[in-house]
Amino acid sequence: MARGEKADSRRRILDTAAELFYREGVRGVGVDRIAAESGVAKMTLYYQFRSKDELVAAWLRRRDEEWMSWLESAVERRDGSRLLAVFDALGEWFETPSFRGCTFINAHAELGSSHPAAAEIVASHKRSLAEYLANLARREGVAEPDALARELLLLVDGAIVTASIQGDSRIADDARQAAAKVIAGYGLAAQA
Amino acid sequence: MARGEKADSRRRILDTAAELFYREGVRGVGVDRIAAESGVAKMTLYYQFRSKDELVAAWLRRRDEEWMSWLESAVERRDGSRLLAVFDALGEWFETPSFRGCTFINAHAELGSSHPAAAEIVASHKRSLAEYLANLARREGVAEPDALARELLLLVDGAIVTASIQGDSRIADDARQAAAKVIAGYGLAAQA
DNA sequence: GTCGCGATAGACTGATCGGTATAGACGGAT
DNA sequence: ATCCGTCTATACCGATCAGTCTATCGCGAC
Repeated sequence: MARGEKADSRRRILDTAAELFYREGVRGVGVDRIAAESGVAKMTLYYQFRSKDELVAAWLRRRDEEWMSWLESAVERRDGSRLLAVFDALGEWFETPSFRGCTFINAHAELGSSHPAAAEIVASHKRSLAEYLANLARREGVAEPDALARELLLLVDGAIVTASIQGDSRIADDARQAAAKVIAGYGLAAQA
Repeated sequence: MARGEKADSRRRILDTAAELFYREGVRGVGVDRIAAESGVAKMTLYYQFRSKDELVAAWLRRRDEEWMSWLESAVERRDGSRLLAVFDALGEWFETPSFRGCTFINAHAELGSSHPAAAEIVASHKRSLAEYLANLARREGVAEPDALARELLLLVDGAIVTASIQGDSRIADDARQAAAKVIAGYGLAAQA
């Protein structure tokens, strides 16, 4: 490994942890297993991360960036109302075979206050999402973008949770229709 | 213990398990601790329940009945739109100090498919809630009660999750306002 | 009075948990 | 040539996990 080079093992550990934590929960996956499935010695994991908690935090931070980027590009890729496009993007996501809900909602549900750093990353992620929705609303000329964003966030999170529990990706359509009515209530005609 | 009498220890175990599972997660609480904090011998727990999984299922089943009854009575207690009263009830719940989100969403997030019986109870609970909302909508003369109920369910679950993550009970007001717009979109003027 | 049911205490299993200790191997930079 | 950062293997730690076993006790029903 060259001097200034970032360790490849760190990325591999994070990749493995991301998949396992998402699929089976943080407490459902031990560090031994993450190391083994990463093809890495356990000591390497503890060389790259001080503790399992720190690995969890690093995983959530990376997932935040990754998911927000995915949403932004999925929305920009579409025509019509950007706000409604959010729900079309969700619908695609829900159809992914590995879909198992929102990483952050799930982590918060599982860990609660037992992992304060994780709780803060989760809250920060949801603030980012609300801010993103508010920016979309501003772009569409809504008078109260923050209020609309808060209400749409409820539909987004509700849809993710419900799609995961019911295993039905059509929930995204319900959310989209509800969103259209909420947007209309803010004086903006839905244009798609 | 009289012959036909239900065991009191069973209830105490369920009470303790309910509090600990909700507060710290299913995998965050061991059976030894549940037995100890119930003031019951570990063997008594395994006399009353075949396994931890069965205890988890019994807890979720009881919580389903308990929570639905709470919601129904909290809604009936209010004036004005019953559908909007749901969100007032949620707002009260969110202010409870021990509030930590929805038992069922949390259990599903933590356990996923590793506990199929739990997953079914969770899905069934959400179906009951949707059905209850549909009945309220029918009572208020909405033309498409099931569609409205599905959309309101997204707001309910979104509000619960968001209130838990942000630790802000005012989320219930946002959900209530969004609900009013969704209801209005179904041709019913909000009357409270 | 005795039978059976609910419950008791406490020791025990094998597995897994997060995390540590030790000591060495490899390769690039100086 | 040597040093350092990365990574390796392996063994180990005490704690906790879910679950089992044994042996006994209190008490109400009959």
